[in-house]
Amino acid sequence: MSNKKITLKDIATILNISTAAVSKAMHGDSRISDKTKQAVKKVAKELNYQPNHLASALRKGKSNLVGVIVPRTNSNFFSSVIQSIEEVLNANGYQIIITHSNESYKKECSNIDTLLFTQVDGIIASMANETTDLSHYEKIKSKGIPLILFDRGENDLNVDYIGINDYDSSHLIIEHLIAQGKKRIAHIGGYRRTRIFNNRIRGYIDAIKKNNLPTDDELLIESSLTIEDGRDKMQQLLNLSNRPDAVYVASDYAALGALQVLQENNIAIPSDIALVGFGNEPFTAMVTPTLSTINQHSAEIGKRAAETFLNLVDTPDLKQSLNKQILEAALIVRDSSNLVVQFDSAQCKC
Amino acid sequence: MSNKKITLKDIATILNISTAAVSKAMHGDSRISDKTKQAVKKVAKELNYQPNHLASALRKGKSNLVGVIVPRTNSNFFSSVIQSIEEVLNANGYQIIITHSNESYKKECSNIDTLLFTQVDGIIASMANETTDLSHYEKIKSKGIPLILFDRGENDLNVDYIGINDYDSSHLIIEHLIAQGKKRIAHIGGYRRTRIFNNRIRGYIDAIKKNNLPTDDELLIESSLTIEDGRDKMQQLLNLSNRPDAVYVASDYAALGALQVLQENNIAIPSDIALVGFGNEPFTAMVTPTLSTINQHSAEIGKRAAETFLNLVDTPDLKQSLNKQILEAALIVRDSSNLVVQFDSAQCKC
DNA sequence: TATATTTGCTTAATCGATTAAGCAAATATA
DNA sequence: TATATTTGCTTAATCGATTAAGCAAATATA
Repeated sequence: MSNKKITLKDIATILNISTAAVSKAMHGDSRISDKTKQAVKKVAKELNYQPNHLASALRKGKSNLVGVIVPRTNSNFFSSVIQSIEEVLNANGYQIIITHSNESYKKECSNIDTLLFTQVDGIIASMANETTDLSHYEKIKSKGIPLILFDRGENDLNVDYIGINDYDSSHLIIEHLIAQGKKRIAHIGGYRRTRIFNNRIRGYIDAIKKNNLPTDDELLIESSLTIEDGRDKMQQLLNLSNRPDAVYVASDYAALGALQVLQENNIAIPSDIALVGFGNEPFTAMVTPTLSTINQHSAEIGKRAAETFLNLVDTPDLKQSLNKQILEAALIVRDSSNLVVQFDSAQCKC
Repeated sequence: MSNKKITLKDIATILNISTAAVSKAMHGDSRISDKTKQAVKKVAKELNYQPNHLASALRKGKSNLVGVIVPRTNSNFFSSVIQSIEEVLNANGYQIIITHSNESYKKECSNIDTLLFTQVDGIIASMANETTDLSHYEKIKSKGIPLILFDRGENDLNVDYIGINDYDSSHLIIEHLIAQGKKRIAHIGGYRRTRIFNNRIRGYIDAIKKNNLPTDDELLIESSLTIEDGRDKMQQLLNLSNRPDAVYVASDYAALGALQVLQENNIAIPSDIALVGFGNEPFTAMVTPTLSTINQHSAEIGKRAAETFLNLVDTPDLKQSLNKQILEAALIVRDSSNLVVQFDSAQCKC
């Protein structure tokens, strides 16, 4: 009984008017009398009517759904971006569908198929680590559906992009470490094929050269940037005959693994080896010692991604093009790289 | 040109057959000749045809979408449950739509509206901290849409539920702490109105009584269980004239806050005060000292929730009823509560 | 008073895919 | 050879909501 779904037709039958009139009354059409509007709304409420989204979306050719693809949901950066996207889009009548690729190329392809299948009006995505082939993204473009990339993007796709200045961020870190008196700085970076990690590597190399420090091949290592791989790569650096005195890791997760290895080997941080991560994940402020890192402005990135989408759907004549929005990131100096203030202020008894 | 969406009709026109035949050919209907099937599939591929999900879902009265509501996405427990749900459902032809309530009652209501609006075939949810009124969940039930709750559930709703044995988990913790020689054990618990937290509190009280330890009102504190509130409540315990010698916190996040306060006050863990959390969030193994906690079997919970849904849709005559599936949780003893082995094995040089 | 405009609806088509019903040709069976 | 069955499609209706087109009554304007 209450199980049966209520349709516009049910309301129309009760009021003895056409479904067209009911539909218009629900949408406040000016050509429907106030009397009818009120009657319709009253009955709709009584029957607990909820419009069938599938039917209206099919007819209107617009689903008011936006797909979001992130590599992982358990990173604070991505969940913060999502929250911010959702805020902006909800306020504009859109709902979001979240999918995650789990850093897998195959999963990313199936995510895109799912989202296209669900007839989303747009897709906001950050690419998986594994992704190099871009044909699945081209598919989105070819369907004329707005596509916006953030953080993990790709120049070749020629779509809107929002991210931070990775190249400059590397300079911030290297210059900070040099100011701490460090002279042999290693970099555990991401895969070069991913643009952001490539930029961080280029920034690292250029900053090292600019400051006339040695650019040593054994100091630059590519990594998948998981905790485990961070451990492995740190161990690899410790095995060098000429160890680094500072390590810049391109992800907080890998930096955490590196931190564990340093502690297990009783290496003083930051005096023997200083450590800097990337991303400002909440745990960086929780571990001992607290970890210096880069703040990526996740909320701002999400906000801009959503606004870019809204801009694209509202002006369909606007051609999709590579409109890069690059935010300046900020270095957060904590205990793992701070030689100037050696004591933890919270523990200071003075 | 390539922008226009391809429909069954386009394929039908090219092959000079009816759309009905095309539709059947795509679905492998036995009454369509192999010749036609192959021709249809060939053209569909050439045109890059993708079925319009809105149209088929509308016609079939089934969207093959399942809504998931979680309080937060940045907790490892929830993202692990989601991953597990997704695995099982994808294998059975369903896609999931993830929404998060951000622990807000209002947001949870709007999540449900969104999901019903999207015509999901079922909803798998874990309730927000704030939620006490259940009418929005009743709305799901009244529409005859399968509803499954996990972790944060509610007896009154009389729907399927998957969770762990919170009551017994408290016993595990208290008995472990007593075995460590602790005699004055405090509990920073969640809100009693949330069933799981109420069960943990009941378990705590009963285990204390069973072991003839003092049940002191000042040792039992309700909390929102955030990091910040964990800090506040730990400080409150430290301010007592008669401090506890162990603290059981109903969430890893709040336990982390408590840990910070203990360290800032130079209190030896676990000898002065032992600490146990709840949830086995990854960071519990990363902090110093590592945090004892309860493993909630997130993957198993997700798997069972998904299977319960599949069971419910496949047998529509099956009445929704409170079929509780309670898993036994496991205590993970780490440095924060382990007095027997005082040294960190990784640092041991013997 | 005669015409023009506005108001408040209805009718019918539509968005794409699916499916019950049915028909003609091909094949099988008696 | 006559009838029954199977094969391979087509026709037409349907899922609900929306919207262009249009019509009659009410109201405004000349």
